[in-house]
Amino acid sequence: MTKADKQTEEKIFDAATKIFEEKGLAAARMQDIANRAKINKALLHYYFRSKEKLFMAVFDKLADKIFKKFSGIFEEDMPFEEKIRYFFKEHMKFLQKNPKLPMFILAEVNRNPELLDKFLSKINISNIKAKISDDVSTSLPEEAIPHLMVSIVSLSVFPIAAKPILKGILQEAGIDYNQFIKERMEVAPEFILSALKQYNVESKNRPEQ
Amino acid sequence: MTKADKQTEEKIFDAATKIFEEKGLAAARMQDIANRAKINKALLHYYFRSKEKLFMAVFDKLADKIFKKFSGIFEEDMPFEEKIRYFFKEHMKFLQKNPKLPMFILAEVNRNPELLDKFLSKINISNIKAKISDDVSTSLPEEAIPHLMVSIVSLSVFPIAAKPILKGILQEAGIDYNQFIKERMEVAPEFILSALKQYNVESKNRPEQ
DNA sequence: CATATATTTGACCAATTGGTTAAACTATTT
DNA sequence: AAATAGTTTAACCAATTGGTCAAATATATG
Repeated sequence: MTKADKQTEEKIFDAATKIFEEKGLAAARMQDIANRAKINKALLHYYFRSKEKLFMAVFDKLADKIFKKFSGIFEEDMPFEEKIRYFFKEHMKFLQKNPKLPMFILAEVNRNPELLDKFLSKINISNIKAKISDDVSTSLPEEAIPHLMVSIVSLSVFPIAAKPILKGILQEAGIDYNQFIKERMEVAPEFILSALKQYNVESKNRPEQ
Repeated sequence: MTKADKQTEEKIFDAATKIFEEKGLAAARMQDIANRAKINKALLHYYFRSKEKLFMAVFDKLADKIFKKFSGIFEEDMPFEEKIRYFFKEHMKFLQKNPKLPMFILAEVNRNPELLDKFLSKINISNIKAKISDDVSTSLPEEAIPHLMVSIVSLSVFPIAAKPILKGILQEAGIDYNQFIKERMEVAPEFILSALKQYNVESKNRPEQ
């Protein structure tokens, strides 16, 4: 593997990433990828034997990317409230830089169940759950934790995944999408924390529940 | 247009809906649709001249369907808290019956910006916003309403749109997806209401904000 | 019943698409 | 500098796919 080799492989991989993210596996054209990488189509098959192999390489890398960022944040050593705020800030900043990423993963997994296994093998949910569990065990019952986690992910991922639609709707209301997302990085964690605080208050008022 | 005609057109339309929802425009095959409808492929083109026309007809109907259900709920005449609970129950019950619907709309709009206009023309956001505004204007500042709306949609739509992934993750934790969603119909609205109540408490303590 | 009209089909076509191959070119090794 | 191995290309191929067409069949109409 020479220097030129690495460059070419990277050029191809980057081009493939862009095209696959944009169009998805089925609509992506090998020729388009070749054009974007400014190389011959046959060279694609020289480096990555088939469209599927190339796609798998891209999917693998992107799945890794999104999850590394995602889980890493919860590893941080800070108080829970701060962690929630930090998570939304970091995670959404990351997603804003890679706005096509969530939809790509969701759509492709939706259409090809085999990818699910590949994706799940990368993530270690119980680890994250344990981390959160430690943080909130005094204030939240064990069964509520998965719901909290899903709420956190929903509130952070959905507004990015649905970007085109949301952007269109906000436009009609005279609101700038990017500004809205920026606000969201602050609003969403406060929303979560408010809900949890309320839960605390209620459970303290009615400890028998 | 005879009786047989209607039946055939419907058969084709239903088959197309299933295939498009499952695979998306690019991966859907006219032959598969014909097979599913148990008719000849040429007959597809007799009723719907091209793949794109057929797709547009399906997309149109589905976009209509999801939005009719969505907005209709907020028209109901009941107190705000009840409305939120009613919304999650009805909307998520509907989505559970049509689990592929959200991803279909999101993915296709994502890939073809032209569809956005078609979709937006169907919805009347300001109408819904006005309804919510009436309900919460005393307790929530105007600027917070779009965020509340996005939170509501995120919490209800995302867990359905991400069904395959979420199902896989829950499975690893020994939780049944359908049971989880059922819980979510109750948990999510309480989550929202708790967050809002907290907001009220805070704004009453600090009315100068 | 015969004619016109609408529906359905099998056979076919042109274009697209993923993939191959052999030859040309470049860099490395001896 | 000759041989070897790695890289890139143009030309080509087979399969798939959306779409067409003329003939056949069913249905309605006079």
